Amino acid sequence: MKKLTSRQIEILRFITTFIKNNGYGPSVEDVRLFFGFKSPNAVTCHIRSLINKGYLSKELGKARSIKIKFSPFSGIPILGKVAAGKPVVVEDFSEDVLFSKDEMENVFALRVKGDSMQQAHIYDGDYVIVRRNVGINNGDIVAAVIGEEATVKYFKKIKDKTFLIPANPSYKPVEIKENFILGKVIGVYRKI
Amino acid sequence: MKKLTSRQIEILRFITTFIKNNGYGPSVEDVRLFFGFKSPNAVTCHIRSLINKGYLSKELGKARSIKIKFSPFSGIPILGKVAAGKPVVVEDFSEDVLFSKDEMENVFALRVKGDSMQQAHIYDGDYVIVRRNVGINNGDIVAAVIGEEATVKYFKKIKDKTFLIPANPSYKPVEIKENFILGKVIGVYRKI
DNA sequence: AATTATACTGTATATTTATACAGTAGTCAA
DNA sequence: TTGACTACTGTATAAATATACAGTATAATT
Repeated sequence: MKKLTSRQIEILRFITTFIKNNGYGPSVEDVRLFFGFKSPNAVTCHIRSLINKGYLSKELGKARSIKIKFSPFSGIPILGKVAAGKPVVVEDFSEDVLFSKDEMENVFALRVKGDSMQQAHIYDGDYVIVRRNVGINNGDIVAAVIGEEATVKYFKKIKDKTFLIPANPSYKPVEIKENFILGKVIGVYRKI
Repeated sequence: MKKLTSRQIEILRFITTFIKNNGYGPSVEDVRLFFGFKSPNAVTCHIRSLINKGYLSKELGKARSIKIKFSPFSGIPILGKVAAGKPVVVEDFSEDVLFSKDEMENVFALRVKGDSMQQAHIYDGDYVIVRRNVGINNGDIVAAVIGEEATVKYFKKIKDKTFLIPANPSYKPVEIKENFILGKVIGVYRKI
């Protein structure tokens, strides 16, 4: 990822938060007004730079068609450390985020039933976050279809046979066809 | 929430997936072309209905300024049951979703350190999803600032004193001032 | 039976919006 | 010291876009 100038960071931050606050993107004019530019071309050039560096994309001629490709400001901010007292504010550029657009591409959720994975800290009622079309290695946790139900198990391939292995030792491994695997489990979410 | 007609559901579904796929909203013309309407007014009327029923909002005169207020199609789809074999498709209207816009309002994440909540299945390295400005009751899990660090504990109020109680019995309850509470923990996420 | 809402066609138009082109001035690396 | 990149001003304009107004026909509600 190419480095941004401080001005470009400001522009990207504005666009990201504008979308977060309004649900749709800013027009060139919106950006111009915010920064006090006297020419719309100032905005156009900045957007072009951000596109060239891979942070944005845009459909030529279409209004408010900026799409965020990568932004350190989108997603749920992860507030690692907090200074004593309130309020908590997102700090700056390098801040990490959860559920960024990128991360959530080709992703769906499944509700977990049963206790076959509780040794892996996946419990009944949890949601597993599954990504499609991604490489799977031995030891990965996968979601797969067995019969009519979707289940979550460890993946293990021995020679040309594929097995699903529960974390709970009271259940037995199952052999399955590889094309019944829905995807790789990339996360677990539990509502409280 | 007012009921939608089947046509309105189709329109809402199109708008929602358009935003998901493109990162920005459709223009009236985009919707018109997709449905094959011969007049843009057909779209305008449908959008007006969806606004009146509380599913959308829009800035008058602004291009692509549709904002989704409530949509059963946004967020990460939860695929509960799966028919035998692939592929898995999101079914229909009543489908549930995770991380909808609504749900993620005023939300941030904190990385969990230590084992003080492992009895509540919150482990070292997990992310707690915290909502600000929401009512907190006894027994809720909250995120709070103690000294220079953020922690996650059970909330308990006895008379006019507020305590934070760890799930792990080897740690002791702490009394704190209520304004050091950052918010209510509404979920736990673990990357795998 | 009357009223309201749905679901459009058809036309017209104001304005929002993006973008091109021509410059200026400063910085920064080769 | 030349070229590339940044960071803008200033002007002009084609095109994208939303929306208003006038209708028609059907279904649902009261």
